[in-house]
Amino acid sequence: MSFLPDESLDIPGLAPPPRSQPAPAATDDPLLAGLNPQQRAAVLSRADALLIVAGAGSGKTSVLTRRIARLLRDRELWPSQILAITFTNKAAGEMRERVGQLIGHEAANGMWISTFHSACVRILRREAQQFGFTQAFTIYDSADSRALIKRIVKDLQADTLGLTVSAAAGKISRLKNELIDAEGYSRQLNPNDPTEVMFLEVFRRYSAELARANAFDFDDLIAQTVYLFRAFPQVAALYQRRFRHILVDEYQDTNHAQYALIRELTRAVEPQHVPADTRIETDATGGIPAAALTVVGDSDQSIYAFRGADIRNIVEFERDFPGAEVILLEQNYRSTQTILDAANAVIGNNFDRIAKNLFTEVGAGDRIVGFTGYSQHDEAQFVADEIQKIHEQGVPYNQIAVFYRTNAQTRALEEIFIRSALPYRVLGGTKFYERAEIKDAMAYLIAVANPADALALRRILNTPKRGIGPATETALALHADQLGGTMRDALGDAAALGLGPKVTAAILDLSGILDDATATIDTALVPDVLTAILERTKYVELLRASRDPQDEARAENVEELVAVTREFQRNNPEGRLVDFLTEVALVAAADDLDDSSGTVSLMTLHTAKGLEYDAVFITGVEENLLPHQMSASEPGGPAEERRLFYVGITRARKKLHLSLAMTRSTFGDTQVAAPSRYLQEIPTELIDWRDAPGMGMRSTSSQRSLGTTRSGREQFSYGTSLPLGKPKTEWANRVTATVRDNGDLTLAAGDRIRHVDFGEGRVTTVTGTGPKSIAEVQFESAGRKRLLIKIAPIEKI
DNA sequence: TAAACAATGTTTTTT
DNA sequence: ACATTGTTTA
Repeated sequence: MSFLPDESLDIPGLAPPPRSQPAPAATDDPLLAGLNPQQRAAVLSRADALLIVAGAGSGKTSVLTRRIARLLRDRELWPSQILAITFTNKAAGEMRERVGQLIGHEAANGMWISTFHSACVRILRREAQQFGFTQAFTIYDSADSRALIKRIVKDLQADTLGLTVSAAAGKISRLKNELIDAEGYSRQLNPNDPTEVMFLEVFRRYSAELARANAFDFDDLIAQTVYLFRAFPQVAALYQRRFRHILVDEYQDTNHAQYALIRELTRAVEPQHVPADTRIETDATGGIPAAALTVVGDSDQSIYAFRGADIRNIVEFERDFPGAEVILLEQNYRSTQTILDAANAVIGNNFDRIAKNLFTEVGAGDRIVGFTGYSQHDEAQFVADEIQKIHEQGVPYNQIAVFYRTNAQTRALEEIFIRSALPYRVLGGTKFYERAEIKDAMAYLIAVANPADALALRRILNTPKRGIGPATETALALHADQLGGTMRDALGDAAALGLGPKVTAAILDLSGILDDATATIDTALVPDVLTAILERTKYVELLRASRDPQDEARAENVEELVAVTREFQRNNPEGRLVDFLTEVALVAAADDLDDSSGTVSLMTLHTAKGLEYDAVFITGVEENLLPHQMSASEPGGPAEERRLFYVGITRARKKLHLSLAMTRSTFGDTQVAAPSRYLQEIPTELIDWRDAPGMGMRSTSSQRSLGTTRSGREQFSYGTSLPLGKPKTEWANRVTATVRDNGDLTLAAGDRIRHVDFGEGRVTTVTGTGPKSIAEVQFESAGRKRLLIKIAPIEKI
């Protein structure tokens, strides 16, 4: 998909397409086959505003795609008149695919199905020149925003007033999500509070710098589109005329700016903005009526209040859109009744919600498996062992997922998974693009695409080292101000600065490299632009020549980026540099999920939204983690954490595992962890608690071990088993840190070994070859384990 | 300029 | 505990 404005907006099909044939009778319409009455109603409704309250697993994607398919097949609309907003790019791709499967891919061509951010980028790229930006604007991610704010805070010495970078960044983001700009803030602040006045100055400068750099931050993408529509009604009218049916998924997680955007798009077009030759049906006054709106959501799954999502958007939908129809989908087609009972029980503890009870016809299924480990590594080992067991029962790895509250929890899981030779991948934590060398290379591309971007230019000014220090940088910035131009202009005019000949030559060299590359971007392939820059700057070459051993890996990462651009070009033959930069800026954690990869998926509970797996593990179900400590002080925090747990539970189709650890180390020291309050909310008969090895002595009290006594103080205790009855196999809160290398140790079935944690055991089978050979070992007390021979802490005895 | 050392923050979730 | 960032020193 191209973001460049080469696609005509005033499409020929502005009039409804002629109806070819009457729609099949509802009874034998294949698009309605297999739907329950509520789902059917949701597909068929022609209300101007429709709210589908879709409980978890209630087949909402199916309903949405069939609804779209029916609109298109029966020629009620052209594809280009449909705008569908999804939560991730991956969901957008799936929805497009499924509509295509239903009515043919050609018939579905031209729909806009994308995330809020992608849709806004597409609009902004087309309309940027209307308000002082160019089509090549940069999208600043949170790190970029922070970098810019950091410089401003430093310049203004705002930190002396206790204004930190993260506080300022968070506040700016929140204000933008509320559609409040710096001027709006100036009207509401307390002028006697110096910190607020200082913050206003930071906010002002930040906004000015963004505009000057021809850049939008994440929040701007939405907020500035709203601003554009409000300031330029004739521009808004273009889109209001074009989109006749708007669908929004995950409506419970929209923030105010997104809500406002939908309101703007679903405004009726005033007669003066209707062209004389329009073929859309006009009303009595000559205007065009508002587009139809379908929203889908579930307030029980609202988990993004922290980034401004406003649950009122869905709760007050009927008030916002009078005459709206509401359809409730409660039948679940995903999970077993046991899993749903647990989910219903947990979410039932949130008051102030519309009662909703998920049910299914598939039967009770297996009990939920609970496990309490001694440490996070013990817990991780349970997860690994259990996954292995489930896998042997025929569940493929890619149908298994492990969820956690915080990204930091991946560490213990990864350590154990590697040892157990379990194929896994971690979703999110987009580390690749956060690496310094990748950011450098990306900064070159951004500077080439958007010459106004001073932030990108500053980053590469002296990378690789070319003798352009902070003093020269300041001089260049100053010179840009004097010229009334951009920093890039100042670069080309470096001779006028009267600097030393060496520095001047270095600046002009860089200027030439960037200018030459900029000249090619409208036609050149993305990998060619990147390799040309890397060649001329000798970036990779210098890394390879470096004495720092880590630089070799950095060079490889940059080569990997080249491979990424090739991959992009293969998927988007028409894509240009700007398209590549857009795609990189807007990838979501769940987007790089590859269903065909035969691996277990690890992700945060937030990332898990909208996904489903045969077997789900929710780890770290402890107080201060789930609910997270930070949420306690926030209004609505614990309730939102409960919804998060609910989202996690309802991802599971057949098997659900809940696990926790008795101790967990954070920040270096180890603390005793208490079971989450949410565990008590699940009826005990639904959970099959499995104790860690050595916990047998207190098995009678295993339910009590869940902790919290009714009455206060002594909130929780593991009895005496924790300090006293420590079994030999207990895991310390530290896994042997150093990466072991057993060299070419070879084992065969029948060999006896000793393992640091599991004790003695006998090898039953060996699979794989070389460094990847895996031994299956029957331990005397710890059970059966799979070990990666090369790195396992074992010795032959 | 680089290396050595100290200080600091990180762990809430993300487009 | 660990990694990144800033500061001092050679």
